[in-house]
Amino acid sequence: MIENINEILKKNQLSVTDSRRKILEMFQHTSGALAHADIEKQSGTLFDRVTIYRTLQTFVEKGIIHTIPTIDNSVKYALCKDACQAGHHHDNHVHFMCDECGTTYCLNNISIPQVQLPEGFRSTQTDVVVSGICKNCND
Amino acid sequence: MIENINEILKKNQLSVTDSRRKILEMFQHTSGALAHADIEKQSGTLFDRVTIYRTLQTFVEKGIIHTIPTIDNSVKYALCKDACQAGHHHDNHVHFMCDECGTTYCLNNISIPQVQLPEGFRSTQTDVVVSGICKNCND
DNA sequence: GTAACTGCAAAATATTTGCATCCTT
DNA sequence: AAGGATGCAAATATTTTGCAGTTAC
Repeated sequence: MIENINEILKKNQLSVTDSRRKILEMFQHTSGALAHADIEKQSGTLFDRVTIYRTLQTFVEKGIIHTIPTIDNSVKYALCKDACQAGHHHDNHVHFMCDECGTTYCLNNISIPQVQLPEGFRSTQTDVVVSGICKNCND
Repeated sequence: MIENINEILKKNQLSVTDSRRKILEMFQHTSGALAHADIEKQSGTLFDRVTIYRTLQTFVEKGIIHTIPTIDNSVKYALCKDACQAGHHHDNHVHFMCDECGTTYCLNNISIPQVQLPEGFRSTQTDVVVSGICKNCND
């Protein structure tokens, strides 16, 4: 797993630093999405709040993670699939937000349905955000 | 139109004030969505920034407007359809954000496609956010 | 050694809260 | 008249920027 992380960073021409490794690790160890606050909480005083902002921004630019549209307009990030590239995301999967526990899931196996747009509109990306009760909270 | 606005406010047990009328009017006069900043810009110094925050919050609580999930996680609001009620939105329409001009459209006539969720997940709301080039910018 | 990255301080923005005053009903 | 709404000031929260010191390569 550690090799994997170094690989990802190198592949994107990023130098391997503690904060980047640690943050990337967090994303790999969660099934869902992370907010800035989640990362800050998990990392304690390990690194600066500003470093988190900059790291997340860098990861988004490189196409390592992507932001998730949320109903409450909180800012959340999740790992991109391999197909993603800098500035050109293909994260065509459904996002699910649990109303109960707040966890955000990336449902990678569910394909985005095709939407018929009106005359004159051209689509480059479609995001689907489903809210409800997740598997864990449903039991 | 003015009667209509008063009606909407009264129907929701809100007293009719200048700021509420004006802000509601703005929503009726736009085809898309408005951000706090848009409203502030349009209204000039007519009323306080705080009043805009509170008015938007009130409208959301009453189900007059709803927030729109956006990819850039900016906070935008749009009018709810009549079917919406306080705390229980049925704004099941597609939102379209133009990458070029930034305008957000509510495509009311396009129905939300059904999404097949994994075992154990229960959905209460589905939001679809399409990005691309809008009719205006496409010409 | 050099370019890139980080931490700290501080600025800029965005949002929330308290309270006195004003307006709607 | 009474309750709710607004404006102002200020507290909080969030995000960005500049710069000097540090680290990866």
